[in-house]
Amino acid sequence: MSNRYQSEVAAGRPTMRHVAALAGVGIKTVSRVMNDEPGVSEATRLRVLGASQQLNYQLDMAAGSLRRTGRQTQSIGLLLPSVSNPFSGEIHRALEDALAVRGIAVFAASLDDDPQREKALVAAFLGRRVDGLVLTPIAKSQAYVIPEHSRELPMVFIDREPVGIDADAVVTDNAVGGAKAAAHLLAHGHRKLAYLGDRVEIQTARERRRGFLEELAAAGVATSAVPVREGLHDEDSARLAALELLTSDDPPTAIFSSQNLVTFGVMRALKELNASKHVALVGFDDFTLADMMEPGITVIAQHPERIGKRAAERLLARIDGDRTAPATYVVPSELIQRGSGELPPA
Amino acid sequence: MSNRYQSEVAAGRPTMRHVAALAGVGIKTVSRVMNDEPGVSEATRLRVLGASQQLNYQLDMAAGSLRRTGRQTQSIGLLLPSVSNPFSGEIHRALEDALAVRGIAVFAASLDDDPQREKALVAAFLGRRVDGLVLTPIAKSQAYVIPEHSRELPMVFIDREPVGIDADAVVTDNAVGGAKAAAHLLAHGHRKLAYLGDRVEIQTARERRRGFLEELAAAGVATSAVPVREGLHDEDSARLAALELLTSDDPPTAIFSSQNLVTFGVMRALKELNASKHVALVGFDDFTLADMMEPGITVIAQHPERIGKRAAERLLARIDGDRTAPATYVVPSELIQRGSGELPPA
DNA sequence: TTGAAAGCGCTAACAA
DNA sequence: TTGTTAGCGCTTTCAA
Repeated sequence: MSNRYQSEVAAGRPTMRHVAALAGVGIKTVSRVMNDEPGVSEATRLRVLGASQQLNYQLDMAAGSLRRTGRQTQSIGLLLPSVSNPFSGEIHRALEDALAVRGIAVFAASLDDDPQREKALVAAFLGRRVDGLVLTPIAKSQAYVIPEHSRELPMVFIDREPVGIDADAVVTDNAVGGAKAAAHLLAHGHRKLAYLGDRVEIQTARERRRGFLEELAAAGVATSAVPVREGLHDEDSARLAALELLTSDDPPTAIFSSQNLVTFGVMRALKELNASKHVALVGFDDFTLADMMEPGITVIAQHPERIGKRAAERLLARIDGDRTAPATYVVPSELIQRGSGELPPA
Repeated sequence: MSNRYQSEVAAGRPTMRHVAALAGVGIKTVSRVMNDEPGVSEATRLRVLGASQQLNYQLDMAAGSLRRTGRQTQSIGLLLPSVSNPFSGEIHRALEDALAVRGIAVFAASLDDDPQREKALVAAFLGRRVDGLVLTPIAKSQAYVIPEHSRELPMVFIDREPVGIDADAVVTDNAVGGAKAAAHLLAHGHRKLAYLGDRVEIQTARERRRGFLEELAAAGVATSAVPVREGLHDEDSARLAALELLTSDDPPTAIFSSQNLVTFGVMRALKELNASKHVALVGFDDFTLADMMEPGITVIAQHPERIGKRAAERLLARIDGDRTAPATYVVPSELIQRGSGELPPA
């Protein structure tokens, strides 16, 4: 006997049939036990459990959901700019925590600013029959998922609002954050400000700039005279842009940088020019050790963990059948003063 | 006609049968086209493709792999300390890049130092019939996966070697890294050194300490006199331990910290005591902006992207049938000099 | 309380 | 080149 079971183990993965045979019951009884369904006597249940442990049996979720009404796979797809980006990591973590309690696993993938990848990865997730999708859109339009959306595949967009489709979204109040930065610098006496930002194609970058400039305009600053440097997508291009600005005839007394890497570039430029304590800086996005810099870096912080949590709530609600109209949820940004944003004009 | 197609779309997900009916072919022909199998005339192929696009058909991978020989799901499970940890993020990203070219998707999950979670998450992945597993072990023993390992489920352990099972592993040369830190500080004239480290239960922390102390002993330093503070798992406990050490009667002139958060804590303590430029510091693990500190922080850098890449190579080799004996692959650490580690003794 | 039969969407094997 | 049948591992339905 024991030989036979061993050979079954070695032979490959045991199925319900093997467990049923060993326990001396029908396959449906095994199914009932494995799924904690009622209607099985305790004695039978124990026999089945024993057999299943002996064979090291594991229920095949995919095979089960094939026939099961609802056909849920208990997995969702998550599309991020990059899983190695700390901001994305926080969102991922918050989502995972909220979904884990329901036994939902997360497929995560990186977009790398490639619109083609966005479509390919969505297709890959759909082929795996995920129960829902959480995505950071980067393609010009998300109309390509309309068929799935009309089939009621739960879908939540994060960070940026989707274009060409009416779906749930969870975003930061980017324009408000930009305005907060402007108001803060104005309050500290600055009138010569500059904006350094990411590529204009990026919705969030545009919003941050808009908020910043509108606030300046409202305060009576001639925005046409405000230097705006865009298309900065890495530390070094930001550093060079900042150097050029700061060594010009009429340098700004305060800088607003629209994103993490841009902020780092500006910090490097300021350090090189020995101006860290003379030119004010407010950066969008918080980062580790920001308070350990000299001076500490004042930022408009986003709350990725709240974005992730909110997205998970929306997704679960949709999965549970919520059919109310799609909405955009805004997670407020927060000004964190650390020194660099409170420097007075030279 | 067009009404009928629309209603099919709205009714739910189309299957191969729907596509076959619309294209006027057999279901197996649709299968051939969707899987790019040969033996279909160009005309038929186009008809099928047309029908599939019209219905917005998507192949169901799970259903397919149920019958397909080999039964691969084209997905793997990745278990990390936390997906929000930047070090884990780098590993994740490298793995993803290597697996994406093969169309393999990644389930990622966070362990949070909970051995129970490790087992539960592995079970969740197995129930989804992943083609392989990449895991950072934290439970005392990984013997619980022996049944799967003997069923030849590809498995690669990263960061830490598994206990109780002979399987592939990819790790950093932790002891060598610790020794490098010691040698570097010794070379700069230090004789009064201290070690601040993570919890002793963590294998990597123990190895780093071992390498550090052995190198000191080899150089003739009495290691019994070297302060060793362990069990530091967050920034603040590390900060307090460093403060206590630095304000003692006989403070060290150099500190080796075994991990990122510990390094941050030490940096804070040094800053508070205004000793950043007087006490040498070498930290294990590189981090963003390390070069922007004052002074820059000298580190023993790990190469998460190389660990991830290596792990992916091993996993793919196993998936492709490699049955050679399991081995441990070592990714060398690297000393990066930035100033804090080159400070002379006071 | 239990189980036999049908079938989920697909691929393997084989036949036409 | 194309299609038919069986069956992957499971759940549903329905009968015992």
